[in-house]
Amino acid sequence: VITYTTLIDGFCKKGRVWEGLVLVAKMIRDGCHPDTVTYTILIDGLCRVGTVDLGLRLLAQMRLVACFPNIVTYNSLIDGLCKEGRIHESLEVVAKMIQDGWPPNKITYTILIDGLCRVSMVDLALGLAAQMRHVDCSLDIITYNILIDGLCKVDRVEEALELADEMTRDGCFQDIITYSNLIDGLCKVGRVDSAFRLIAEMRHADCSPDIISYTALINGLCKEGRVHEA
RNA sequence: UGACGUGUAUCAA
Repeated sequence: VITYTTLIDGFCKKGRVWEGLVLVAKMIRDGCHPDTVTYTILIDGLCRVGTVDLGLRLLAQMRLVACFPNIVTYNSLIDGLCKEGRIHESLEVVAKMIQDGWPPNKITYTILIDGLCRVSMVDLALGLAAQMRHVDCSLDIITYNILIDGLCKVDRVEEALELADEMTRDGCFQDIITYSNLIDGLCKVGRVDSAFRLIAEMRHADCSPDIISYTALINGLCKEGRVHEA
């Protein structure tokens, strides 16, 4: 089972879910029965290629063969729905998972926060983040980065910068993604010079800018007409 | 021995 499942995961990670499905058929013929992990990988793969509805169908099918979803299965579906902007349905899945005995974990929360940010519902995202603490899921660097990016994308760069300070106080070190988010946000509100300063600060923080950080900055310069500096 | 969460640009619609 594990050998087959590993291969299926390989296909899914390459966006070749279809071949993964073919392989499941083969493993069954071989007398190996797909388990929860196998199904979860396929559901996740289907979600990634933009076919969440097929993922939901596969969820129904796995139950028929007495294979039951776990938290990863649910998280994969919630992420798929969120990435399509289907927040309402993702919350329905959350309700189901709770009924099913799987309370949301840190990843569930982070997925939802990301989903809310993607549809610009940043205040709700911040609210969820506050709620996370109450169920003693601490925010980690990924959650912080998502919120910082969300704030930047709605031009609330000042709040994003404050949150970046807060994450440091909280013991999460800003990484290359945090900085890139801020640089991009600053550029988009026309504060290219502050973005420049952040690039310098990155080196001091032992976090060298990469191609993405530079692209954000160069783009900002170009949009300002500062092509030469770019 | 196997599964889930974060960043830039361009083009497209």
